[in-house]
Amino acid sequence: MHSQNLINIISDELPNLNKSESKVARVILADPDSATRSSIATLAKAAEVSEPSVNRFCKRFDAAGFPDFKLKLAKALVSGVRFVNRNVDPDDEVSSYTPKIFDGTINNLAMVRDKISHSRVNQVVDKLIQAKRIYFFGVGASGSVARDAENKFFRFNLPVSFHDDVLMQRMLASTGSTGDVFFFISHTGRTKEVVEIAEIARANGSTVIGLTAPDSPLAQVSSVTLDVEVPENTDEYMPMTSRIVHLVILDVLATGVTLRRGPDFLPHLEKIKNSLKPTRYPRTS
Amino acid sequence: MHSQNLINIISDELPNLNKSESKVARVILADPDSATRSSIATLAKAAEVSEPSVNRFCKRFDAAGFPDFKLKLAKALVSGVRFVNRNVDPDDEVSSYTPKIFDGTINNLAMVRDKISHSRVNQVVDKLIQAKRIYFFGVGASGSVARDAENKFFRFNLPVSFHDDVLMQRMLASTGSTGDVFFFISHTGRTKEVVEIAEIARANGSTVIGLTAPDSPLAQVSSVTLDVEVPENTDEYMPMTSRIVHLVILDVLATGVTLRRGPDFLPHLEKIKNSLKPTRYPRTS
DNA sequence: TCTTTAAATGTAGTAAACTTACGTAAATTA
DNA sequence: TAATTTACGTAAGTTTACTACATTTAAAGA
Repeated sequence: MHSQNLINIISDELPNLNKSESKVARVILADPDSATRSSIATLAKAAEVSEPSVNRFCKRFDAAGFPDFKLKLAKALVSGVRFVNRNVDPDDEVSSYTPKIFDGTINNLAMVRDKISHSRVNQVVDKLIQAKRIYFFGVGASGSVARDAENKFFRFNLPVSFHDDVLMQRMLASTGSTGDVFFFISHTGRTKEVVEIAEIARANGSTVIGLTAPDSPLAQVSSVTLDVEVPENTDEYMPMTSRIVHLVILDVLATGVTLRRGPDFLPHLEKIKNSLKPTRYPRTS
Repeated sequence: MHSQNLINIISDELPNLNKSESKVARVILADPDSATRSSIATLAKAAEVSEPSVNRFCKRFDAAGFPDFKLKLAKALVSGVRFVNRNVDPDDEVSSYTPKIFDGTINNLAMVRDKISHSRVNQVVDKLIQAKRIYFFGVGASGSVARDAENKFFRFNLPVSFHDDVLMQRMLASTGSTGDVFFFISHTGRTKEVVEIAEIARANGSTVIGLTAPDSPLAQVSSVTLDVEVPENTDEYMPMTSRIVHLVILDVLATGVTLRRGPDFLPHLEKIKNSLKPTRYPRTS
């Protein structure tokens, strides 16, 4: 609701508008696309009002002026076409469901990109840099994310490991201490076993980081939470995309750590990269 | 390709532009969002060119003029991508590198979405449905992708497994036969070990599917290839995004399989989903 | 290398578009 | 009905964008 489409906002406000304002509204709603292409004079004439009335109308809807309003209107028009929760239908062809799934993922990434707390990211980077040891924990689908995280973070010359076995996780959490970072990845943040393990880690003075849903039980026991609010899976056919968002956030964190390490660290990364060369067929082109 | 983003079009055209035109392009690409809010004079000054140069630039990209161009740019921005090819700088703040990494990923996804061959996707779905057994193979970062794939595909009541150990992979490939599907995931498609294993699998009559770079050695030995052309990692700080593209393609394939199975299959998926309920804290809100 | 021609870019002027200030009309309240 | 507020339009001022033309720069030919 919070990021309602401008067109909807206008039609919702229609009854609260003045006589001339509602004239303008009706003309715009009748053909919003052409409104984005017309000048204030054209629109004023079409609505049979004066130009300043159109201007006032725009300002009423939080635009700096007419051009700014047109911009916002244009944006509102696209968001409906591509990109908004287009569900997969049971009788979709490959050519229909393929872009839908890509767009769904892209959509979620864009949402999180705009919402993620930069200060939290910074806090987590701090914790990771100072960590004596880092454990990435996840079960089920999040296990793969944890594994990927290990693969990224071992490059930093830190003792890192990942675990998808809850018993291992429990044992490690209970032997952890101050300076250890336990990084929990969980879509729902409600898996009892995982929350318990996080509590154990926390009780032992370790730092607990939660990459999970806001306000979830896991988020509550974490020292720092990175909130990922991904819409519920309304559609049976639409895949879960939180894993992918999690991966990208881990990319962000890894980048943060690299940058903090400074340029002196780059040769080390280069060395790791080059170590793989002999395992590959060289490029011909 | 069908609905290429204006921002991508501009960055693609960059090498073909005149001196002053490319100045304009660079300023716009550096911060397209602010470009939509500036006047032609502001932009001209920022790019250190004259106003008509900006105007000519707009017309080159099929806009009626500057305002029309801004409109189109604004529309392009809604579809997610803000920063194209903007590398992470060593002195970037969290607030700079975070959106850059997200946008880099989004951009790659959008590219593959427009390029991926639907007929190939269909072919692969065919193979997966007919498979007697499916093996997902990957090493390193692709191992996590393979693990994730297993987690998705076991739901289809098929014998599925993933392996990130090359010796296991080699043994399994050599014991495979017609009807078995070996699904290889590889960013470069040039890892010798992996290519060899694919050759072994192929020699035994198994179906080999390659989710990898086009024209790579792995692609050449595969029965069907799903091409993922992700730009080279030019920047030390920019993370590798092919993994994520691979994951989304696997989502697409899983969706394809689900749809082929038809609506009778949904209760089975529902059952798996519900089986996790008792492991979770219920939602209060 | 110099000249000629074409292309690229900038200057200045003009028309259009947008905004602001102010005044009048309509509506509301006392 | 008068006073006061709100709604709306007129007109002037300001910004913005475009066009025609001049100048520079690059390319081609002699």
